[in-house]
Amino acid sequence: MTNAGQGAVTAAAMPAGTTIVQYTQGDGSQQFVTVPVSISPAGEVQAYQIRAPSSLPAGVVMATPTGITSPQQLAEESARKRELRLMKNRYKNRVAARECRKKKKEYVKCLENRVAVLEQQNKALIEELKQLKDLYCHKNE
DNA sequence: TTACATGGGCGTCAAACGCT
DNA sequence: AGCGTTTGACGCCCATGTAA
Repeated sequence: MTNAGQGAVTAAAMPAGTTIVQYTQGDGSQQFVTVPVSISPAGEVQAYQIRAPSSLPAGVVMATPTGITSPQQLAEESARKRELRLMKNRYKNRVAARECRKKKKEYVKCLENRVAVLEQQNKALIEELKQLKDLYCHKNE
């Protein structure tokens, strides 16, 4: 996660190679921009390019909550916030799912190792029991 | 070579759970 | 109650193996 010059930055990855970035300006106002994002083959977000509002490229949407007056604008704002929240949730969950699978794989590997160890121990105990039985039989002869 | 089956990995959603 | 985390279930995609 990079910093937009001033204030905290949060972002949610989007599938189409773009992301919406929310950042807080020095005066505390929230800003949103969609920016191109680089995603590694592993799906990790690697970098954001954040431009000054005056140099936003074509296709980049920027919105600010300040000055919202009409109910329609309010609705759009809340829809946008909801979408942003969903995207952030999806990103978190994607990472969590990867972690969960990794953990599960390690757990299974661990169980398999334990099975192998217990099988060896079992074999050794069976062998030991056999030897003790032999010893006992010969003693009684 | 091609069509199909199978297995593994991934993203997403939803439910359950724990924490504050 | 609301929020974040974890994980099972589902569908999709891709790689590999196999029979025709």
